[in-house]
Amino acid sequence: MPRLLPVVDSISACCAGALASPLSRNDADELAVLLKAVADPVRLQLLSIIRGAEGNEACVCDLTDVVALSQPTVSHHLKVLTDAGLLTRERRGSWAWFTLVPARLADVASIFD
Amino acid sequence: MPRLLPVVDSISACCAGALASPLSRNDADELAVLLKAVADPVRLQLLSIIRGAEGNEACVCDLTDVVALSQPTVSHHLKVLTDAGLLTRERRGSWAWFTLVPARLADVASIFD
DNA sequence: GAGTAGTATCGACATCTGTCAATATCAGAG
DNA sequence: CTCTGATATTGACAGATGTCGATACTACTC
Repeated sequence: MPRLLPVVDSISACCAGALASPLSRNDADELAVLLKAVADPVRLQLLSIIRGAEGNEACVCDLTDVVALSQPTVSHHLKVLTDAGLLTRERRGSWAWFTLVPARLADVASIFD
Repeated sequence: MPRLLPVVDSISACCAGALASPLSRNDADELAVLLKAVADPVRLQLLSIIRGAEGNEACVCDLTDVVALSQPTVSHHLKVLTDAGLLTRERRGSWAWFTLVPARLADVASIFD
């Protein structure tokens, strides 16, 4: 089976001043994917917690308690944020640590500048 | 029946640097309402079109054609954006004109700064 | 007044989304 | 290898959301 090439930066052909000129439906769809990732109260809480933590990182075990939701639900939200490029995931022993990607957060802000 | 007082600015006890410290669920809910308003491809298109138009305003009749959706659907999206404070509505004769509220758009960006 | 054009609301429907319990996967300890 | 704790995935379900057709409302014209 062929390996897939890394396409990490394909996420970011976007964002800055996106609203300055009329958007095509396709471009709007892409932007909406990123915005939907942050347009959820639980995910906003998770982002704010991670941002306020040491090294902009936190593990699932800490997060579950704070938002008072089941572990699978928290895991789901973290996956959405990671898929959107807002977090990166790293395993350290049994724990999964999630780190903020500040540049990606800045991408969101730049849409509306 | 008593008149209601204008409460236009009650919308904006929010936003700037909201993610800097851990959000309560209530605060996160409020932010999510605003973000959900912009996290839709059609509404992003509408915002971009209005922003690119003369005087930051457009009427429904113009918008319906561009996004290729039914008039009730466009009207619905405009209502969502207006309820979120991103647009203001004004009737001129039979037409309804919607004007961008740049400060409210800046509010969205400021969440992620 | 009646007619007409633009817009808003309503009701219905299919799809998407957040949530959980159950289960599977992963990694370290013994 | 087995056990145990942490995380991810699956399946199911209720509620939210986007869309449309039908209809109601609004304002101008005649």
